Amino acid sequence: MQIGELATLCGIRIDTVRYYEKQQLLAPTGRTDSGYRVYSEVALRELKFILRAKTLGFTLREIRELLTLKVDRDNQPCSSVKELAESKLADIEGKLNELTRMHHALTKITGACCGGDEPATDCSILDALDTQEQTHGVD
Amino acid sequence: MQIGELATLCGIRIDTVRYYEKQQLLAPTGRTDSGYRVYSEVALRELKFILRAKTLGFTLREIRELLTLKVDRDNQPCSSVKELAESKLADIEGKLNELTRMHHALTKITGACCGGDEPATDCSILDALDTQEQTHGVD
DNA sequence: ATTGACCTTGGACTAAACTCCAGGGATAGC
DNA sequence: GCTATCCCTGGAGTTTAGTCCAAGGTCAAT
Repeated sequence: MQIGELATLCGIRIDTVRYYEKQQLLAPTGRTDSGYRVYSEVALRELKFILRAKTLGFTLREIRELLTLKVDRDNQPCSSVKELAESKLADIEGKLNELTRMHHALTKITGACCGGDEPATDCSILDALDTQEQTHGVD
Repeated sequence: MQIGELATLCGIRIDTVRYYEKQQLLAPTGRTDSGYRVYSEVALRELKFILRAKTLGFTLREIRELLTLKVDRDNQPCSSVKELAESKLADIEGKLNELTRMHHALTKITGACCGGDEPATDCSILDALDTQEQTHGVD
C-alpha cells in the first residue's frame, strides 16, 4: 500500500508517517520505480504499535528502542538485549502499578458520585488514592 | 517548604514547578512576606501525582482535569464529574490492556533470550505481540 | 492531453513542555 | 556589612513531535 492508505488506516497524517521515517522508526518496505513509498502489512502493524506505545507515555526514542529489541538466539550476544528488555519491563510494571492505582481511585470517585456507599461527602482523586496501599516503588 | 526543596524532592527543576503553576496545575500553599512560594505536604503529593500521570501519557491538560475531578455529594451536580471520571476510566483501561500486552511480549523476549523454552530462534517485540490474542479494542 | 488525486523533497511553522537568562530582592553565616 | 545561596519576575530559547506549504513529478480516467 502507499503512504496515504497507511496513514488513513492509522488515523494520522501522511507527514507524520514521513516524520517517523526521518526519526528512524518506520522505514517503507520499498519504493516504486517513480519513488513512491510502499508499505507492507508488517509496516502497518509496526506503525500501529508505535501509536499505541505513544499513548502509553513512551517517547519516540523509547519506542525506537523497543522496536529494535530483537532476539536472535543463534547469533546475538543476548546480554544487552536482555538488559534493555528488563529495564523496559520495569518501566512497564511501574506504569501498570500507577494505572491500577488510578483506576481504583477513579472507580471510587464514580461510586461516591452516584449513590455509592462511601461515607465521604467530598472526594478528589488524591483523596481516593490515599486509601490505596501506598506500597508502590515510584517515589 | 520552599520551591527549591520541593523541586529537589521530586527530581525536577524549579522552573518546571513555576511552569506548572502558570498552567494552573499546582498552586503554592502560600507566600512568605517577601513573596517566596511556600508548599505543604499536600502540594508535594499533588506534584508527585502530576509527574506520575505524565509518565503514563497524560498531557498537562488531562492531568489538570484529573486533579479537579472532585465529588462533593452534598452540593454538586454529579453528572459532569461522573462523565469525566468514566471517560478517564475508559482511557485507563485501554492503557492497562496495551501495557499488559507489552508486558507479556517483553517477558517472552527475555525468556527467549536466555534459555527459555520457546522454539523461535528470532523474536522481536512485534513477533511476541503476535502470539497474544488480538482482541483489544484500540484499532 | 488534460484533469484530479495521488506522490516527492525541502524547509518553514506550530504547540506543548520545559529550560535558561537577566536583573534584582531576601536570608543566613561569618 | 559582605558573601553565598536562595528566591522573584519577565521574557527568550530549546526540544519534541508534529503540521503545513511550495514547487513539482506520477498515474488513472475521461
